Amino acid sequence: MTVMETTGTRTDTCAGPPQQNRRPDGDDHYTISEVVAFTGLTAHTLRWYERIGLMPHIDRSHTGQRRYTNRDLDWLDLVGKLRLTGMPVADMVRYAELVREGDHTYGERFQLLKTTREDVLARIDELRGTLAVLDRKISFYADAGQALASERSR
Amino acid sequence: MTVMETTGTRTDTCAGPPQQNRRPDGDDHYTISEVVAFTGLTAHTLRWYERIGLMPHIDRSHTGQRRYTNRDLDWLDLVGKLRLTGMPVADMVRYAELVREGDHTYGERFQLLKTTREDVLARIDELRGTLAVLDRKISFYADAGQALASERSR
DNA sequence: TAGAACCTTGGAGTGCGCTCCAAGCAAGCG
DNA sequence: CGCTTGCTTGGAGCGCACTCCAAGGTTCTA
Repeated sequence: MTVMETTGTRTDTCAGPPQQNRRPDGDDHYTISEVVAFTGLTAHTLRWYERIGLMPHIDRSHTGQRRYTNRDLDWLDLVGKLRLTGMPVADMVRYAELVREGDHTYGERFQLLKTTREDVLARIDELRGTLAVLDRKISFYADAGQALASERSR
Repeated sequence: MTVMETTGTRTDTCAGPPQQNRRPDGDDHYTISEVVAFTGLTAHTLRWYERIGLMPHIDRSHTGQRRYTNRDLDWLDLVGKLRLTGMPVADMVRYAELVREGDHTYGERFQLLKTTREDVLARIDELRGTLAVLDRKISFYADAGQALASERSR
């Protein structure tokens, strides 16, 4: 007799490979602690994400407890990925707003994703530069270690 | 009549390509604002780095103003790279301490560098995963854009 | 039906990496 | 000489992304 509704407008669906341990759609009502187990986020963080508008409105049980759906988990997966890129939470909130505003924001969302993609490519490049520096330093230290070893063995 | 000393023990040198706009060694005494121009850091940040032990002791002019050397700039370059990896400042301070402690810390520095290298590889991998997600979403939005466009042209 | 485990809220607190402030000294210029 | 510009210090403040608290209601297991 409780929660059976789905949110309706599927306006940001392109899920990718299905996640492990999920219940089938229509039977997908997870408590906050289940979502904690899935995502590795804390319950505090999940509630905070909702407060700042980073999550859509989450279904509630008849007593007001949160019941997350598979769609919510998909969204959290995306948020997790974007977080890894260093995207500020405020930007993710902006993206969430665009999704809520409906289909006429497709263009803006598209731009935002493309910009983010460029940022990610740039970060990968930076990291490669850093890797080169580390490798130079590491081989320097390896050589120095060799020198000390042969020093010691003399 | 002022600052002409060099720090002595070259215990972490493996400079890589020489930087632009630098003065030759022995004539390398940069004011803090010159270093700001080189590094893009603020003077506040440079002084803060020194306070927390992330920098070696910086030479001073006869009136107590900081005079950075080429070696200091090299160190700041490394710090900048490490910062890009997301390494916490505290860990960089630890590395700086090891450098100050002398040659018997070679081994520990070597380990720290190798661990960092692994972290960087892992981060690059994460970013590649995110890139894949973004690309999927982007092509989804591109298709949706196409659909909307043909909708409009009908 | 008792008790443990879990959930709710608004608001306050934390840790990190800066970032800025006030008050004062020093150097160069007209 | 006064003025501007640049540097010094210790300590306070800030923005971000959580993280936690207190006080109370709910759900599950024995």
